[in-house]
Amino acid sequence: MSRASEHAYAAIRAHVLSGTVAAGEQLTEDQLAQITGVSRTPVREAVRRLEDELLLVRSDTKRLFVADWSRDDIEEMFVLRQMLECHAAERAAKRLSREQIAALEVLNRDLTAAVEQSPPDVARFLEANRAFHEAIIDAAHSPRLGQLLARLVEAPVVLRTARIYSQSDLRQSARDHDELVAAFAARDGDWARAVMGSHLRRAFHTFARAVGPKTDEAANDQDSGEP
Amino acid sequence: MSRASEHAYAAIRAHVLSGTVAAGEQLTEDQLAQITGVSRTPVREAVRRLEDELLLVRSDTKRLFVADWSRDDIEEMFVLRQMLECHAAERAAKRLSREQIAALEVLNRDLTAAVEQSPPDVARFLEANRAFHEAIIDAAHSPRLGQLLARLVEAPVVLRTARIYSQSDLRQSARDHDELVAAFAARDGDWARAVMGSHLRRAFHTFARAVGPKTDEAANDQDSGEP
DNA sequence: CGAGCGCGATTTGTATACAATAACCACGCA
DNA sequence: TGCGTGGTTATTGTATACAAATCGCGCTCG
Repeated sequence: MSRASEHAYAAIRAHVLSGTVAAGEQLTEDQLAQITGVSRTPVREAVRRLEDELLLVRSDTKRLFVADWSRDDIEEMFVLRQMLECHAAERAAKRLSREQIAALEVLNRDLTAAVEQSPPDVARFLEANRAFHEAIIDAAHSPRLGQLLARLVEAPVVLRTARIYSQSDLRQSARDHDELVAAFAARDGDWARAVMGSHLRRAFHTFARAVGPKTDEAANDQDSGEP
Repeated sequence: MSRASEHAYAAIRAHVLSGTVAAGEQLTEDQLAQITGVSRTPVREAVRRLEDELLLVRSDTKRLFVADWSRDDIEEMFVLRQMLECHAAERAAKRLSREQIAALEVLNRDLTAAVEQSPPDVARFLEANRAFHEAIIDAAHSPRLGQLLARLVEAPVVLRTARIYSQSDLRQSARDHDELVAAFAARDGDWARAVMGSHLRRAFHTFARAVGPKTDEAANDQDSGEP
């Protein structure tokens, strides 16, 4: 994507994730154009992408709002991500070269180092974690799978990127990654799939804990405002 | 989507699917604007959607081409679709109301009637088939799942919508749907998943047969033109 | 003869003006 | 008071002009 458009995308995304606008709040293209310093044309392109990633949503009359993720939304997202990423892990187990497996080890050493600092360096953890998962998805060698996962993975990492993680959460993640590397080294697709499954399901519960208790209600209407 | 934009989307899609432009051929936004009778702005929006659906692709330098689906692309797509749609069938089995199950029966009666004509009415079959699968996905009640599947399902149905199907293929599809309805009526998610799995895997082979033999080669470069 | 280079033509990207549509508010009427 | 209804403002959608990037081709120079 091109300069202005890409910039608008990053800026709007950062703006939304910074939390300076509340979930459910309306945004206008003009506003975003001013914030990003480009015209509405590239803003509209950026907004389309962010809609795709479900960070923004439109009302039935095309007005734009910051998306409001319920616990059920997050669970749904993690279920899909688990399904797809387990598949990716299984394929990756058959396809990763020795060099790629070594590279995963290096990535996870960095991740572990970030975790064992005190206090843990969460930003560095997140970046290493992202790179680790991305490497596996790339190795699965299924471009459409990668494309589908891109939408799912990006969204929630985002969701208030901060004090969700306890150090024990982070340590468990690092251990999961170690076990994944072991499964890859053994070329055991079933093992890799199983580890990835528990890894992501635990991640879901970490998020769910942060976002609040189970709702059992749908109640995720963005549009109708009646109480 | 808005009037011009929606029209451009439909027109470009039809244009590509009609086969009047060859796979791999370049398109320009101006061309498409002329064809569709709207300006480049809505054309660009439509093109974005079609890129998303993988009907169009961009070279590394942003030039636009008609996508060229290899057999491996089709297989990848069906594998993903199977994974997601089996999940949808399993969820649907737990959620479909008696009325919705009855509606599926009606849809499949229409599909069967289309199949049993001579010659079979393929267009009517395709439409009933689409509606049947869509109803299941809706009943799964997972909006993101629906969104992901939309991209996967649309693309290949498209791919030269015609003389791929023998009457026996069509009849088997109708029988699969009947069995799905039975699984739903029994509220048996495992059964539904299994039937959906074989249904889609068979569909893949029908497509694969039409598009040619297994390649074992990657060779799906859109950009580099050296022979 | 071939590899790099420059320049006109083509194509995509961005800004801006204007058109269409939807929300808002105030007013009048039952 | 409650509810339509008209006009006014805010917001999104489209067209168009222009800017930036890219391509293709012929040319020069080694």
